Amino acid sequence: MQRKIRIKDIAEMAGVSPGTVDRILHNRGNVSEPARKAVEEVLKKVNYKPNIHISGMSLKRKYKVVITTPGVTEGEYWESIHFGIQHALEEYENIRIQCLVHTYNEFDVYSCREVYDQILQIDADGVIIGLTFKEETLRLTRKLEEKDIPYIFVDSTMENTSPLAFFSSDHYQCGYLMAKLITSIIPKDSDIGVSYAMRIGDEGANTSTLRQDGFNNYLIEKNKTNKIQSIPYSTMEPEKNDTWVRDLFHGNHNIGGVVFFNSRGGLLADCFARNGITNIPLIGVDLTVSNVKALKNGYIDFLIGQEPEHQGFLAMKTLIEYLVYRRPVKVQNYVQLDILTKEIIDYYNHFNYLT
Amino acid sequence: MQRKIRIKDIAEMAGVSPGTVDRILHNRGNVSEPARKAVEEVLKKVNYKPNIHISGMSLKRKYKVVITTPGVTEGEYWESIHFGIQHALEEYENIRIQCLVHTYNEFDVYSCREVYDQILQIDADGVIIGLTFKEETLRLTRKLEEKDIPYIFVDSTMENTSPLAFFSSDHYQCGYLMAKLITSIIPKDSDIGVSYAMRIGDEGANTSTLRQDGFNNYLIEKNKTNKIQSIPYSTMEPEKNDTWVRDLFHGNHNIGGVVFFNSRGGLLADCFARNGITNIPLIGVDLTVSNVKALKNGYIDFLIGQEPEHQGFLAMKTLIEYLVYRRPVKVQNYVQLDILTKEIIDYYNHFNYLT
DNA sequence: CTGTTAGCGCTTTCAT
DNA sequence: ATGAAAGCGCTAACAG
Repeated sequence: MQRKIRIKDIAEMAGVSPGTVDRILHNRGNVSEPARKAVEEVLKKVNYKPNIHISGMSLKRKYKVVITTPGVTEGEYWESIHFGIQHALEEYENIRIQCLVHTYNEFDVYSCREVYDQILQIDADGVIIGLTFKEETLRLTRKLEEKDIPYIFVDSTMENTSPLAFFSSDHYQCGYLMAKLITSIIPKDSDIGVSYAMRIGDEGANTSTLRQDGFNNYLIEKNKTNKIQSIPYSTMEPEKNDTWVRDLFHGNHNIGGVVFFNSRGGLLADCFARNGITNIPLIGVDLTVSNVKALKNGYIDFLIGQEPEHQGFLAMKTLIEYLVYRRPVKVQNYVQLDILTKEIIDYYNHFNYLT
Repeated sequence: MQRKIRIKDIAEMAGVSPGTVDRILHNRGNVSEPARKAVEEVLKKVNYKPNIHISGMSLKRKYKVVITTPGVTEGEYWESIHFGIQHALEEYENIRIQCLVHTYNEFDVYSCREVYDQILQIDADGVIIGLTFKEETLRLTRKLEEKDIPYIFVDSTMENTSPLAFFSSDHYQCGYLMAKLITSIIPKDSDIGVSYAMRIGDEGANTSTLRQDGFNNYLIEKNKTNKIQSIPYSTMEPEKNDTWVRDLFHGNHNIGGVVFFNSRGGLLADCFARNGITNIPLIGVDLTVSNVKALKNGYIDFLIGQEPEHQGFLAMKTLIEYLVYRRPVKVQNYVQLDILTKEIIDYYNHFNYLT
């Protein structure tokens, strides 16, 4: 284990000064072709790994980063993503990052448009995007590309865009997994209830739809013959849900278990609780506060987690390292899918972000 | 968000020099009582958080850390713990850590004694211990305490010791979880096979036993009436396993599923594979290379992971931060229990240690 | 016992 | 275009 190589070492090897090496490493220009050549030769030979914390100490330049996601509600999915972003900022406290958070109403495309227009006014160094509306986001990314502003997606990605990177779980696989789980715990011949969010102006290929696809394909691939029963629910008029659920479960039915593909589907668990339905296995996604509560109380049997804090953390970390060193970045990044139960939820995420 | 507070700021506020503040922060002595008082007053008011990477840069002192665990075999459990330790060393590259690895033969108490004796000769600044033999480890910890050398446990902890911290999963809960999983996927009235390692000189309360306890208690608590059938297996004479397994499964039997509590129990999966036994659900612990292979091939249905890399990482990280700043440390640290299936194994651990 | 100073690796400014 | 030098926050050696 030899001594770590420093800029000074590289400078000596290439016969130039440390200042020149630094200019090359950061593409700051003002370097003659022979000098650049010499240094790049050396760089090829040695494995130079700058220490970003030390860089940060002397780095005077400030970076402006824009975060745009659906509005953040306490205890819900997007809050975790923002926590992760904050954590990265703490870890990289030496780098001067000015962080501008612009959230939009995920149920209102006009709000999204408005927010995106604001963002385009900002002379940002990078943007982190949690998307909902495809058309609007496509337009945003086009404009960012024109201005050469790098952007990173969290939660999901989108075709026909060129993000610096994306951090997402594999939503299709999530649905596929949910199908496997539900079919392995319910009677072979029973029906499966699938809970649908009644949302206004829903998009075509959002995360829930991908999960739905994975779910359906599992059933087909494995020749499962369980009948699917749709269970609607409304976020807007929760009182309706009780009626629907009561009608479904208090009559004669053959439903062995229920799944939901949207983090708010956990509402169904409350519904079950209120109506004394305790023997129907329920599987869903996302560790929102209310879903976790239902998991602990036994109304949800399995929750699938998609590491939102980790996604946010990695997005910001990646952006920072790119901004400082402009090094190439891995584009496709899938995070873990975690299976949580009542028994292990208390240990989940205790340590991921120890400080 | 105000500017980060520095030693220089504290010095000015307390009317002393930065040198004095540093001496106090590191308990280096040579400080008068009034000076100490003044600085501690200021420290109480402001939230000073030194940057360990910058500290490391000027820290001339070297630390000597001893790692002792069972011998490391490629692709097995302890290798992951060592990977995690290495990762921490990379992240804290600025701190000069001399790392001495002393492994013992986990099947041979004499080897353990010998290694521990060697360790006691070293004038270490800290020790990370992965324990197998209780009596020997107790003796080791006593001596370390006499010499005021802090030690940290990974994988499991032990009563009547005073570690600086431990990083472990909750093994009891792991077994409890395994009982929940197996009983929810097998027919209600079927038997459960439990695979036992035939080890020589096994200890009383090792991790497998704790898992066994959790498993049994789940069955009792939930009034499960499944009969338990012991399935012996031998690491030493693997050819015997095939005979046992054939005898058990090719006759008439009522075994609905099998569990194993020791990371090497995955041998059973190979056994199943060789003998064409594909319809018996198998649940086990630890993501060793061979267990993961069996999971991917469908011979294991669920694997429980206990984040060994994370344990190692956190142990070393905690030790480093303690050595540098001597700040109090949280003692009890349980890591996650992860439920892995064929469907999600490919996404597991991809990102935990991104560099 | 305490303040001053040099230096860690890196960036930036300023002469040249 | 380039090297020399100062300075980021922190620690260590030294002079008093």
